Amino acid sequence: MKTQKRDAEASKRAIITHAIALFSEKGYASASMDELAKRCGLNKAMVFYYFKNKKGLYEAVMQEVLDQIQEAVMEENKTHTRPKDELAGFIRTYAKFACEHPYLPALLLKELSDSGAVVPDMLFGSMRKLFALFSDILKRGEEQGCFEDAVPMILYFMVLGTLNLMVTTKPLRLKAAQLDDIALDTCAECDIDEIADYIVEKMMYMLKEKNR
Amino acid sequence: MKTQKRDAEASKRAIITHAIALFSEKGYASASMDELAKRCGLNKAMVFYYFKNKKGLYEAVMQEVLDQIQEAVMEENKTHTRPKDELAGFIRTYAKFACEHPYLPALLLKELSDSGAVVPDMLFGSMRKLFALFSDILKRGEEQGCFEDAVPMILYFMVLGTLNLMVTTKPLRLKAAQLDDIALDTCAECDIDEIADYIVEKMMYMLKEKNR
Amino acid sequence: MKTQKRDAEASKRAIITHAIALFSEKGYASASMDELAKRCGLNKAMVFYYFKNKKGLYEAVMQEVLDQIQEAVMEENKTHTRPKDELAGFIRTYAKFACEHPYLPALLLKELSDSGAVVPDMLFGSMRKLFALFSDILKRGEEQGCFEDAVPMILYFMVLGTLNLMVTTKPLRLKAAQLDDIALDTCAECDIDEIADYIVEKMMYMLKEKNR
Amino acid sequence: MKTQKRDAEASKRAIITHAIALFSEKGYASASMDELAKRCGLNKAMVFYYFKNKKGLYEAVMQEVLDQIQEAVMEENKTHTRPKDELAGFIRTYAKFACEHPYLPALLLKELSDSGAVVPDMLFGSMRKLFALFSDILKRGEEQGCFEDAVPMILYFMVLGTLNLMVTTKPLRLKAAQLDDIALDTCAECDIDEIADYIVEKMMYMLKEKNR
DNA sequence: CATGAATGAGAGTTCATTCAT
DNA sequence: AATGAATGAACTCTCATTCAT
Repeated sequence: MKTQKRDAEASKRAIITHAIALFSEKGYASASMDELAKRCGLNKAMVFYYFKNKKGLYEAVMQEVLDQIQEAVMEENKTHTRPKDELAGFIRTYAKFACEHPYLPALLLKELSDSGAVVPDMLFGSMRKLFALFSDILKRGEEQGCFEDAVPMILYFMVLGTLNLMVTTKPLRLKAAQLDDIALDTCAECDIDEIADYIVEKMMYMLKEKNR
Repeated sequence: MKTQKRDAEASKRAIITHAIALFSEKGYASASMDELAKRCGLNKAMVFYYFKNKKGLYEAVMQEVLDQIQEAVMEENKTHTRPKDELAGFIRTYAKFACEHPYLPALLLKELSDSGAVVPDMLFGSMRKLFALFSDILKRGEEQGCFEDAVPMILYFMVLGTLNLMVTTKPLRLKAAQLDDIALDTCAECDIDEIADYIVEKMMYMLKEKNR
Repeated sequence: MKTQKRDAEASKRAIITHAIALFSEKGYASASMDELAKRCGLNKAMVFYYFKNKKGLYEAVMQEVLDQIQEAVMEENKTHTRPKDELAGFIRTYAKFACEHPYLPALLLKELSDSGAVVPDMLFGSMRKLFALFSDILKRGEEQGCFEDAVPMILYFMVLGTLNLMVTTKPLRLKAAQLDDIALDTCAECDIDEIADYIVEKMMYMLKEKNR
Repeated sequence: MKTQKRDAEASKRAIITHAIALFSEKGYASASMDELAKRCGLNKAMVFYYFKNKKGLYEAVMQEVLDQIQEAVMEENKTHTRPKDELAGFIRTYAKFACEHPYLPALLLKELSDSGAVVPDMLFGSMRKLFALFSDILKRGEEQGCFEDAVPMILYFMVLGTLNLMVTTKPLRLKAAQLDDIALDTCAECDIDEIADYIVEKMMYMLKEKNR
């Protein structure tokens, strides 16, 4: 006899998957382990069997999420060689991923707005790699003369900040578009690829001011 | 001379003031009214005496905070006439305010990352004015030929996103600077004015691509 | 200068009047002094100025209510001389009063169902007189041979119980009449005089079994 | 052998049992879930584990209580065939049950005096059956010529009103007997069977006025 | 006589977490 | 591996009551 209902790995995955959704919907504090268990169709105690506690689960969730985005970006990065293409790819890949997995921006903004109150150490480790890549692209770009005066940290947050906010505020902007007069364009209908393209274009201008 | 106790206005202000700090530290869900009362040196029931309930207090807090930033920006805006100066002023004023009142970025990012889960209606009203100004500056700039191809919504979030993240992640970045190797520059020591200047400069390049 | 706004007596009366309504609507425990003050248009502290505390107010309310019904019944009783007329008058007067002042049955049933948990001593004093009259009518009736085998306590509760329940359950019975099939007649439309007449008639049969 | 702790059924029963007592002592609003848990020897949270909330518990309590009295009356009713016996049996059974389970009158009077403020819907369903039986007995009695001019709703409340008040006021009447002069007989020592017999006798006279 | 501010105790309810099976 | 029962601490909110003016 193998397993009773589901094997351990499946249960663990179910928990992580639903936890990602729950945490990004409700935020850390408002996410209830009771509801999580219900969504998973598992007993509440199982959550504590597989993960030390709520914080432990949240860490696993963040790990998972950061790993996913990293892998997506890293993988895509391999297909380019020129820094300009790499930067464009970075932005477009992040945008696409964020749009398809909208929990990412929600979790990330919440976590960053607390300076990593819940999982500080992990943010270093996991976000570092992504930032390191971004930083490296810019540095190489500068060395090759295609970028100028790049401050990676600021530009990194410029990309992440813009994209994350555009994704998380989408429902808000849609609602605003309906209620509001037409005077203000909230980009309610823009799709994420257009937005990414716009950012890419602007970033290029930004970084090539002299050599035009 | 007024007394210190039994002063309604003083009590109400104390509650708002400490609530701003508490909510931005802990987020809405994790902020406890018990602790708030303790910080204020008031009885817990007073919070509910002056504000209908936790949500009502939070709304008052957001209102206050958004009013403050708006007024600061609007006021400063009057001192300029040319769109380019206005845009630079907007960015620098926001940056300065956010740095001096670091609760603003924290509250704003949290609220926006939930699409205004707690106070949706207010975000429209209060944030709209700021965005309307930003949008107007860009539009006039385009009319006068000093800006080109501006999409206000995206650029607005670019400014807010970058600045808010730079402010809220400051402690995180400082910590990273100490622990990490020196390979990655996290701008740990940059002060906000430099950051604002950098953003202003880059935005200008961004918006004047053709006419150089 | 006489008074500031209303004189003391008027305020006190307003409190009692609204308290009667409030207590009979919500019951003792659920009646809030805050709401009472609001209904009176007075400051909450005034309630405690005029009445020692909530219990004291409730006692005053019960006193008032019992005094009213007593006076109504006693007064009417004077117009009769024969025990049969007196009994009929008692029932009809109580019924009429209860119907016009529906707080009476509500308050009385609640208080009696607790064995006078809130105001035990007063119930003695105030209810005693009414019961004494009822008892006396029956005794004289027996002496004069028009009643037989009367147990005043039981008959007293029979009259009060029936009438009080018919008055307090009126809304319930109306609702039942609408929802229910027609099989069960809940007397939803009976008016209180018919009910009183019916009870009078039946009581008469009850008490004259032998001499027919 | 089952354990005593970790026995769901036992815990649930304990809660219901003590809740019946508590609600009938204090009424709905004044019954505290803290005290209930203490009386049960359980953690307060268990109450909410087994019952949705206070109201849900109260509904369960009323359901239980109404089911009990119904079953007792219905069961006894099967042993009779003639309407007169059925009516007598109804009254005596109700009386006996009310005396042995004195929470019933307390709960019932409180609930009825609010017109079912707390559990309106249930009162229909559950009380309806009892009233339907009572009503049916009278109707059949009239068809068979042993009762005349019966208005079931009024007579039903006459029976319930009298018995419930006699039961709930017992402590009050005992106290009155001690304090008061002897002039007024409060039936302090009457036992419930005598009272029931008296009511039965009187009801019979009431309903057979013509055919004597 | 009247008010608004203040308080402490307690209410119902939720929740992360652990225990026993 | 999995469950339901149990817990204690915390939470938001209400209320009767009192104080200072």
